Amino acid sequence: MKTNEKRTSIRDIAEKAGVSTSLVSYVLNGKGKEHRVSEEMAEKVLLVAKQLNYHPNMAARSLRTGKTKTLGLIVADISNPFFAKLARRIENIAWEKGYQVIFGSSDESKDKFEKLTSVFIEKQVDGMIVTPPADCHEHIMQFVNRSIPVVMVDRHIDGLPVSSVQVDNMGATYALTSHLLQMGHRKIALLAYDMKLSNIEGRYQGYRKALKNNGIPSSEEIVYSVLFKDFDKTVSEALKKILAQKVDAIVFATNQVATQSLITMSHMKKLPAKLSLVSVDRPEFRLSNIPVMYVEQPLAELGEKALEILFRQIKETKKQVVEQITLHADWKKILSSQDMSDMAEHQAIREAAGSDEF
Amino acid sequence: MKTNEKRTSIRDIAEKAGVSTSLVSYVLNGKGKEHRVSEEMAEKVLLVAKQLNYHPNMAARSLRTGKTKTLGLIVADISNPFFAKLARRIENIAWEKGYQVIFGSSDESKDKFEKLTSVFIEKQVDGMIVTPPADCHEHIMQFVNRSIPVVMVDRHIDGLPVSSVQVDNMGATYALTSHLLQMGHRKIALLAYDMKLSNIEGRYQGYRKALKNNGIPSSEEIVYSVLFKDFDKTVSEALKKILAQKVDAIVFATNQVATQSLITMSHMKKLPAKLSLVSVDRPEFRLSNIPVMYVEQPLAELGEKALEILFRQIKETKKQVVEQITLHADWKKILSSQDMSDMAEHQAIREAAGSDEF
DNA sequence: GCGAATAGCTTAAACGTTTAAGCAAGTAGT
DNA sequence: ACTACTTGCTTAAACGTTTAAGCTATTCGC
Repeated sequence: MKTNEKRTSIRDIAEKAGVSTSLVSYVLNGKGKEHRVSEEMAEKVLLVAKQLNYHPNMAARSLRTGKTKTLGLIVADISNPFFAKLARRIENIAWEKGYQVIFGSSDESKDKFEKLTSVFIEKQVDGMIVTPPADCHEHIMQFVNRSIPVVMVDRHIDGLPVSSVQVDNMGATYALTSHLLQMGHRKIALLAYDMKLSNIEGRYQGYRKALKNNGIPSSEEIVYSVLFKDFDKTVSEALKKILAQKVDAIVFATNQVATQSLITMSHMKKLPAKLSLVSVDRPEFRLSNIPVMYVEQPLAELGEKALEILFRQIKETKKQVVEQITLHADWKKILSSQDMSDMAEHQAIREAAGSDEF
Repeated sequence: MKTNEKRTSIRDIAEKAGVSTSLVSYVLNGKGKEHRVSEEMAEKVLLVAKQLNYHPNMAARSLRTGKTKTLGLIVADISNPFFAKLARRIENIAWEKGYQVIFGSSDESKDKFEKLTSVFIEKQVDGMIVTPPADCHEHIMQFVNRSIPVVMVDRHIDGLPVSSVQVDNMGATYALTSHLLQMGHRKIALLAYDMKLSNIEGRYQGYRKALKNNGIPSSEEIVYSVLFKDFDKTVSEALKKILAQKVDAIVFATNQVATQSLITMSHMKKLPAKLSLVSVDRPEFRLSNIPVMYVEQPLAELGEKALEILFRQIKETKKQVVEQITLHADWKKILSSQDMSDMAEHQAIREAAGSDEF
């Protein structure tokens, strides 16, 4: 194995085997039979290809076929564990189907999102999975206009001819809030995220619906929403305002909001004696003496369903059916941050673990 | 903005502007002046390009130029926060330089690694950053043979003409172990990871050196190493064997090992009254009443340095200087899992936080 | 044993770029 | 007024594939 100067091409194989390049191409693509290439020739070609350690040039192939076997994935932030896991699931499934994935983090910015769309379009991705930031209609339409299949995941944007997969967000916060009400709490705050995002909006609605159904008047003074910009700071400020109002409980709309809130609390000297916390998705941080209850989004299914739809759209180049799917998870399964067995494989579902003793 | 059937190419622009494709190409690549294209023509071309919403076809460009503006990154597991953060840092820097990154997780398997190398070679990446699993000499050489620049990060493999960036692993565990000794501990166990990996090997050496320097005989009975396969289970088993030997303290060689150990402990009814835990990198999980002390690898610098070298190699197509860089971090900065302020921005370095009161 | 079918290959165009080389004017130098 | 640049463009080849179409023997049907 010596240092080659030039990459070996299909032409090199053709010459060495004494055949035409098309013959080689047919064989290498497994279309030998189909194009009546003799058994012996096929073997010879394959042998030579192996000898020369041939690897196809995808750029050339893509140029010719118009397909890249590459998928684009735009998430808000790949270093957020929620998206990291989603990405990993998607990467794995795609891999099995012979596709690679290019990632990009939008940081919830429509400008960054736009730049990402440009890059992905230029890279000729065969399909896109996106968690769209607010106000990015037009950029998503860039894909649609070029008939690049897109599936929105986690959130969706109305009025676009684009498929989407999301969870029943309203159900999640409805279950969590109801649970708090059942525990006897009455003054329940909501600490949300960008309300422009469909999933957050849904979680807000679930929270309100639960209150309404139980005859509790909802007060806008204990509902806060924060943005991606200055996230840590604004979460901390909102939290402090909420705590100042002596609430019984807080509903965190996302694990990121919950995490940052817990970190903030860990710096405080005093915390309300009785305060219940619930969150959508497990916070990454936990306080030693305040348990956080949470429901978990079916992350794997989210990715699987999205890819299923995407691959279907990639196949069917003709009529594109827009599918809007809402996964209905069992939000009754409320987990607790103090119950540590859920970390292993998320199987254990105990209600309130008291296993603080060692 | 209507639904176009065909992607607009440089030829479309040329026709609409009434010029040749080469003229368009020159202008679009900013080589207008250089090739004495008139000001007015340049403007006209740019206008038409904008009107037609032109995006270059990277496949064609790559085929022609042999460059893809794409970097490959192979890590052990992208859903491991350590690698996720590394990836994000790398993605960001690459992005600023106009490069995209394709990720792949090897799961520490040389077979998966091999498949990934194939894919990346076929995708014609301009450069690679890899955290090599054990025994993958030959596959890394695939890149070298094709003169694709590679930089190994986090770990390195001896005897290869390949640059690498790593931290002073020996120093990390030396500092941690010394700290434990200073606290009066004598029976200190090591729970390591695959010893074939250079970084883990280094951490083992640091542990031994610290013991030796303090005149403590090192016993192989309290040194365990686990592999990626059946990770959770083997860590738990090793941990139990260690605890059965009544050790004073445990050194965890990686955050993953530490995390899994803590999870295991959280299921135990009884734990030794006095047990000190130290780890390289912060564990993702924390027990409420046992603090874990840890040092942190300079993650950002690791990525930055690796990319710096990689880009240098991409530039210099001629003589390739092999650089083996070891980052010497300040391992004296020992953090504690109970000190929560480190989560915010990793600035605070307090020794032993007692802020358990609320 | 003659036309038709078939088996087994090759030819050549095309995908969208980049880029070296060339060409026809106009301008400058002497 | 002739040569020599300069300006502003164009021509055409090349990158490595894929794939429709074509070509030549051989075999088949009868």
